[in-house]
Amino acid sequence: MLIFLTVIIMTKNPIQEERMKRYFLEATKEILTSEGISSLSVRSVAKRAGYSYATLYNYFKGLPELVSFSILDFQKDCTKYIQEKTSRLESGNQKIKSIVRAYVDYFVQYPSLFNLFFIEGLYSHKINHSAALFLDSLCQKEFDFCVKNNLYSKEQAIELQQKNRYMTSGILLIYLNRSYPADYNEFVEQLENQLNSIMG
Amino acid sequence: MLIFLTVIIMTKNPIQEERMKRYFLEATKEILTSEGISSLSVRSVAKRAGYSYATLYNYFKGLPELVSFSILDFQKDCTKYIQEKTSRLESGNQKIKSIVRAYVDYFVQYPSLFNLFFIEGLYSHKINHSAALFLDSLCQKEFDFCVKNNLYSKEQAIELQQKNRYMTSGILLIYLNRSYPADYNEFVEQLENQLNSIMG
DNA sequence: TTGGAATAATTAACACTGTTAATTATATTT
DNA sequence: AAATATAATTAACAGTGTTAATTATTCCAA
Repeated sequence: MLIFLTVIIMTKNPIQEERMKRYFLEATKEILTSEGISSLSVRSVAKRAGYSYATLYNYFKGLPELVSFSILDFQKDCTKYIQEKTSRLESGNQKIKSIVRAYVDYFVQYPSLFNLFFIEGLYSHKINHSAALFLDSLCQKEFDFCVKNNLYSKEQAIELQQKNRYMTSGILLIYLNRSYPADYNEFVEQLENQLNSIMG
Repeated sequence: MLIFLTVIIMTKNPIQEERMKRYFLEATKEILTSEGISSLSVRSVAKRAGYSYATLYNYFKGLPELVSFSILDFQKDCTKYIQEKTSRLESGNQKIKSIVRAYVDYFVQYPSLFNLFFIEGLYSHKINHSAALFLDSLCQKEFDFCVKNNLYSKEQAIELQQKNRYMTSGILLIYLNRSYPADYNEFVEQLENQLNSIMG
């Protein structure tokens, strides 16, 4: 005989539940942007949220889920940041370059987020599978515009998107993790160099 | 008054010491290539080496140091692997492409090593700072050859090296960590595409 | 060969992690 | 106000890294 026991976490008040989740989520985001993931623990999050460590488990399955939701949130923040920086630019090649620049800026500003986004680590669920092509999604509209206006063909667009994707991931990976180039100005120079080479 | 106390680990027998270090190092490498870094702990390494966990501290400062030495060792293995695959090719553009292919092959074969090499994580000392430009060092001789034989200018060589470096890091990062492209053949196709676009 | 000193390896212990069960506190409803 | 449902906390366990105290081993001189 098999007995299936399903325990459903049922909070009677969904508004309060959302509030509580927010508290823990914001605490997580704060720790991730300031101290980094090495300082992240169930206990450190709960402490910053003002609750006991066990309380966290009433709202999240554990740290990985919390980190996953944080990433989704950071993606929204990043998207907003980029839009503020580029929304008034007119569509076309140059705007794509500006989007990439703003994208890079964001991770330079919050260095610890890059690994969070791209490394399949202990942390992070499988929810954020879209993160792989996060930059792609940010540029998609602009590429569509360029194709529609015959700036380049559909095949060329895909080609350019690939180049941008891999170049950007690579230069950020090496700059943020291996401190190369050592100088920020040199880093920007190389980025511009690569961007111009790809996008013209 | 300041008192400086320096405790030097002094083994009387340097041959035996080297042997012991090898045992722990090989155990570490085995775990890293098979189970991955999430299975790596002082206790798991020591157990596989056939010693108690505390014994490890007589030969290494801790896990980070052990991981750093492992990386240096893997770099040698990788270099050897690439040389075996490319040494008989004649110098020039096509050989550089083959070196990059072999380099990528190595990390596809040992996926868990990529993050180890490139992520400034909890693990790994600062010893392997050269890892940032590991691919560069593997290609350096060939680029020098190409410049010397006027295949392209010194500036062009640097440009090509940059493109290779960032493209390769990026495509590996996204394929190994985010499983994009999902299909291996598609991955190889994109790599060839990029390689041809850069190196001709 | 046999004590005693030097060296190496082990166990014990501590402060951290994540996670769950048992318990206490708080809200809600009758 | 009492009974019940819900939420938050403390206690406890197994797993980390790391160090100190203890045991085992090796080496050398008497």
